[in-house]
Amino acid sequence: MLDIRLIREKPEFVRERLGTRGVELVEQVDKILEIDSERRRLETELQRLKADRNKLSKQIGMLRSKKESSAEAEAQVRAIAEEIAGLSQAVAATDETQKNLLLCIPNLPHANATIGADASANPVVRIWGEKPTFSYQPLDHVDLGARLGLFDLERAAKISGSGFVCFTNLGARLQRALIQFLLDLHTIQHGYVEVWPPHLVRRECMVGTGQLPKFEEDAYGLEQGQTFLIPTAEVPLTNLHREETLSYKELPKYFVAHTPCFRREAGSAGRDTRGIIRIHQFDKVELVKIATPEASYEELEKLTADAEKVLQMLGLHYRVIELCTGDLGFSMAKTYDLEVWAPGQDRYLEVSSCSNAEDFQARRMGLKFKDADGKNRFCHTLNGSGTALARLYVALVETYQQSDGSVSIPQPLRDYVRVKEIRSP
RNA sequence: GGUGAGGUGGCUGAGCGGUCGAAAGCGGCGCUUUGCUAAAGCGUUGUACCUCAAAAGGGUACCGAGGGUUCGAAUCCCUCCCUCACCGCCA
Repeated sequence: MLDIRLIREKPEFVRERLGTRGVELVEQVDKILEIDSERRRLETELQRLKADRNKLSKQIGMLRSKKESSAEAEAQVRAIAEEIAGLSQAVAATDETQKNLLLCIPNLPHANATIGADASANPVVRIWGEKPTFSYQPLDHVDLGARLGLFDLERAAKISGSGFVCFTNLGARLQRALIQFLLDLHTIQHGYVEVWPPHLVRRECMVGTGQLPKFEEDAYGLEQGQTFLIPTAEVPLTNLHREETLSYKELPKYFVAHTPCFRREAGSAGRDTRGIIRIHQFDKVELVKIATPEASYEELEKLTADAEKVLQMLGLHYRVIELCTGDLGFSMAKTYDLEVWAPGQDRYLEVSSCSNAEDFQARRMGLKFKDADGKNRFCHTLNGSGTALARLYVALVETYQQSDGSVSIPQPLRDYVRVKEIRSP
């Protein structure tokens, strides 16, 4: 959520920044400003009436204690009370309207973000490693998985519908090994605190991180839309300290969690239908940081490096791209995507998105900290996948396939998988 | 799911429907005293919002949340949420 005072005081700046995401947002600013001044006008009037009422009520108390008549004052207050009732409704309604509008306005892109309309304008920041070469046509993970019995898409579809996967045998163990490897890396080497959060969260949490109210059709909701299956561990982790005021001394906080992620993929029907690249339930190891505004961009670089370390250790070729203003997620001011090379797909797959939301999420969830001067300020929140499992899985088996149809296991995973390679049974 | 108890400021903990944003204690901050530490004394100490060009000042709201009764609610009534205890059920 943007600071209404910023919009009020620097509307031109806000229009300009929002405009880099898309022009249709600019008019939202005018709408907000209009409602804001109306809201304040009504609120001031309401408060004046309440002050009168409070004054008179006190007088009544004093008159009564002196056993004098208070009938006249009581009649006055009764009249004021009616006005108050009417005005309060108007104030509440205007307030609600303003809040809903504000909740649907995306974050301002960072000042030096690359300006562009869509993903085609995203600059490549760096490239690590090289595309592996094969003396034969590399298979994709679906064929490899079928040969090696790693997962069963048909039966997953039978029990849950299309867009689900059922890992089996060593395929399931490989998934478990990856999770273990990732959690160990981020806790032991990178200093994140391991968390195993609930996978069902209240509506407020989804509003807090920005999935709601605007993107409800993407989420799986339960209990009359009051609780939701998490689309990412970013939601429970970032909301851990919602409505709290932390001390600057305890920042930054680092959290890592492995959870399943549930997504309807409402807007992506028909895309990436083959295999496990886009499925309704996938596992992910997520990194979340709560930081001071002063440190957040440095923390973003470190967080991105922590995620990259995964791909480096597994020896997977990848590139880092920066999202341009038109491609930036709703809540984010700056984002780096990590894209890993998948030889069987002959393309890069997004396995991590590392972002700084600045105070956008913190303002929505009331997450503050007391700074060294004792002032309360909003924290900055960051998150990044470290990494998504299903696509990492795809890149891994496609990269490490061998000419005989087996898949070798890279060194860092061997202690977890307990085999050097996976052969057909 | 049932029964009972309870949710008050940073913490502990009072609070007959009227001057209660809330006693008292602890903690925090400041000053004084003091050779240092300690102790004591005095003062101060919540958040959000509105108003004001700004500061000062003024105002509104907040005692788990939301409604209601009343001229007036921390205090009375209703609903919900959460915590604790016990019972039932259960992996």
